[in-house]
Amino acid sequence: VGPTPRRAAGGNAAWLSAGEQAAWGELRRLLLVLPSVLDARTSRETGLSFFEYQIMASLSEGPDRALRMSELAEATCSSLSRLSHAVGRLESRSIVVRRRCDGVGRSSLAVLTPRGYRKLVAAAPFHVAAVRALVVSALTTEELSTFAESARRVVERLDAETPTKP
Amino acid sequence: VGPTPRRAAGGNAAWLSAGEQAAWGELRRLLLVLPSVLDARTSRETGLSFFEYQIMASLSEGPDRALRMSELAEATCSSLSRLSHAVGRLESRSIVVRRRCDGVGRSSLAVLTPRGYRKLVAAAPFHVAAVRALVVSALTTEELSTFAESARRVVERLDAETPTKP
DNA sequence: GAAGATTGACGGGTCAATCTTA
DNA sequence: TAAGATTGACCCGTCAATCTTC
Repeated sequence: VGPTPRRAAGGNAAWLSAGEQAAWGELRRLLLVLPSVLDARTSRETGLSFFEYQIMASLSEGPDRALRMSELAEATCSSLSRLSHAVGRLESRSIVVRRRCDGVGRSSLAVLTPRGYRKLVAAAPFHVAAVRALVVSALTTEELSTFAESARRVVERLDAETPTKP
Repeated sequence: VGPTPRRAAGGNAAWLSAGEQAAWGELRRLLLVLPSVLDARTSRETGLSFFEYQIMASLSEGPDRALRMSELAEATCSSLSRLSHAVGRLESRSIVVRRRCDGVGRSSLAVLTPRGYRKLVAAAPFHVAAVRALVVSALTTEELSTFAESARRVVERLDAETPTKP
């Protein structure tokens, strides 16, 4: 990483320009605050965490309201391990059931139950309202779209910098 | 929240326009992926989580490399509880010490030790490099500044929507 | 009693190890 | 052996209760 420079500490402008540092500060605040506020609000209102809601919403879009665990992990941007724990909890609440995947024996299929679907329908307005109130309504349509495009570019970079197989 | 509409589930475009939904999808991915990648990378490289780094960097900028816990919570966007746990762990590693605050008896002061400062200096290049590689370098200067401005607006909205005292 | 801070229990995510099927 | 998935241990953040000082 090269020689250790003087005055490295403090988060000062050692290797980030003032503008870059300010920008990162704003983004850092967003990363820190938004997920927790969103999650606290929706959990309180609906009894479903934001992540659980994503799982259920993804399942509801799959054929027969079902997806393979690995597909679900992809859809929710989560690790298989995290997902497996979460689905286990949802299963104990009778919101989801797991079955062996027909034809592809080593896969397993997560299925949204009727009860789960009803819960999802009931929770949806709250989740959508939270996203609208906390994010969408803060920006104009054009700003939102530009913002999303930048987010996409950063995620793209993340994927490139995180080689699953180097 | 009004009547429960038909076709509420599935994350479809029920109450978010297609554009809004797409934008939220991108932002959601960013919120889900960036913190964990950033944290995993810096923890592995330096033995300090991103949050611990923020604590130490904030302290290094305070007078005598010290801040009151409530000031530090503000600087790191964290709850006092989370901070207290984290500082406790840093204290057990001799990176920080806590003292009663002179003059303001009920406050306590977190102080970065010389050892902590050396660790911070050693870790800084890695943290800055991660931010640069994963975020800053993905966008042009202008895009980054626009992005940050939008992030700031959303956080502003968050603060407004999260009344500490209604 | 309120502000600043701490504590402990609980819920949930990560990592590494493991199991199973191809 | 590799892919898909699960499990358990450990770490950390949240929430509510508590303690201390004003």
